[in-house]
Amino acid sequence: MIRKIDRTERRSDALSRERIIAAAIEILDTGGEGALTVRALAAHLATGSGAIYWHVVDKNELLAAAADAVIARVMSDVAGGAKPREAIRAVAIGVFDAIDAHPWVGAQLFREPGRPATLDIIEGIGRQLRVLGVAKVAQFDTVSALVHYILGVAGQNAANARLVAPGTDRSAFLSSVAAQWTALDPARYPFVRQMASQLRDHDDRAQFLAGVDLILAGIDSAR
Amino acid sequence: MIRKIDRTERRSDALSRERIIAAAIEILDTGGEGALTVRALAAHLATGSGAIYWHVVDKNELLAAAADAVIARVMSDVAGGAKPREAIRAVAIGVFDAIDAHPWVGAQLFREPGRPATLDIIEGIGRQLRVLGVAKVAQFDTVSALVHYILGVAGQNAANARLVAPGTDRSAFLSSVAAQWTALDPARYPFVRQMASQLRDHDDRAQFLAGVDLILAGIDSAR
DNA sequence: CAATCTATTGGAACAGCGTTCCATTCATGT
DNA sequence: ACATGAATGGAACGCTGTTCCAATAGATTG
Repeated sequence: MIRKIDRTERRSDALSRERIIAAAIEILDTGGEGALTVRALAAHLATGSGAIYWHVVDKNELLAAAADAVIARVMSDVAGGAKPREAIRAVAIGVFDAIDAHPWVGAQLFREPGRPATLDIIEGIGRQLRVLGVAKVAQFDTVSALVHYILGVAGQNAANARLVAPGTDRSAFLSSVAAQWTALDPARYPFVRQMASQLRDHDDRAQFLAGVDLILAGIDSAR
Repeated sequence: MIRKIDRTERRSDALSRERIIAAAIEILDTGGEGALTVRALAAHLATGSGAIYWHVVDKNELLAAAADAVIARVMSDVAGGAKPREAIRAVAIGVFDAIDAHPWVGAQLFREPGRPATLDIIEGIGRQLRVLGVAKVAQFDTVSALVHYILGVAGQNAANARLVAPGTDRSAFLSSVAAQWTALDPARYPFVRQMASQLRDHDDRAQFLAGVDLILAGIDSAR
């Protein structure tokens, strides 16, 4: 807690929690979740594992801190004072885009609820619900629905990102999934098969927003 | 593919993919996700790891198959021909309860999209949307919203289940989380702090259904 | 300036994991 | 009775997160 207060730093290349988190984010972004090992991190920082563990308690904590950092940046970016509906859409899209850019954040948000990242999202959306005039008794259920939806898409997107072979492009991937869907048993999966054609050229981001709008419409109709 | 066709089984205690999956489910239910190791599984089945890998390609595949088995049972249970709204609620609640009983399924559903388990859920809900009269162009977005919401709650519930120390009961856990929320900075988290009191004695299942109803209301208003 | 002392470092060592390998066993078809 | 190939079980491999600890660096003290 009182570390480093009024003390000139020891050397310019000194380790610090911040530098470690930044390095972790870089590795995660470059190589995905699997690439973040303590050894890789140590090599990246030109140090040993013991030095890292002096600044960071756990690999879990490190991942959580990295995700918190990414989400905190997003939430401060969208803080502007737009109309409540637009503000909610902005928060949602901000989280969506952040996870699109850093799929590991999606998996992490999921694994550890109740952390700053999740709280920031709840807060950002909840405030707007008050402005929107959602009844007090309904606010908790409503924010819960929106946040769970956002996190659901987040996690699923992250999982998909993990599935796509690094080389292949998006439309090739979608086509192959659509082909699989089409090959399903027509008796058992009539609906899924019918969706296959729409899957091929749908836009994840637009579909995500359509879901947000659907929930917002539900909120309106309940008022 | 043609294994074991018209062949008497070799011995009564023979291994099989099915027995391995059943044992895995038992271990997962008893000890949680962390308890399923290949060694533990081998010990449970009184065999070696090599024998297991003869029947199962991967630990991932094993987990996926276990989750598929649990979800398939749920989906066949709720297959009944109720009215579409009720059928959708039944599917949702079925998945919710299954994940409440087997938290590891929640995590797994999440990690590997496009597997039978997820397809079953999409199919089960999608069919009802057609019956409900959702416009063809909107069906994909709508089923996506519902499924992502369900999976979002699923994953989050699973994560929470992992957080609750095995001994503690639910209300004690909720109280402690509520206390943490109350202790947050009032300037930064006014909304979250206000939710704390509702958190303490809310019902996850009811809240989940409220979310489903919110989305259903959104669907209605768009028709 | 020399001595001391503590915060920090880097790498060796440990236990446990998923997976592979392979000599051995078993039930069958000839 | 023999040969064959499916099935077994356990040793071994490479990797992981984490702990431990002797060595160091830089501020503080005498």
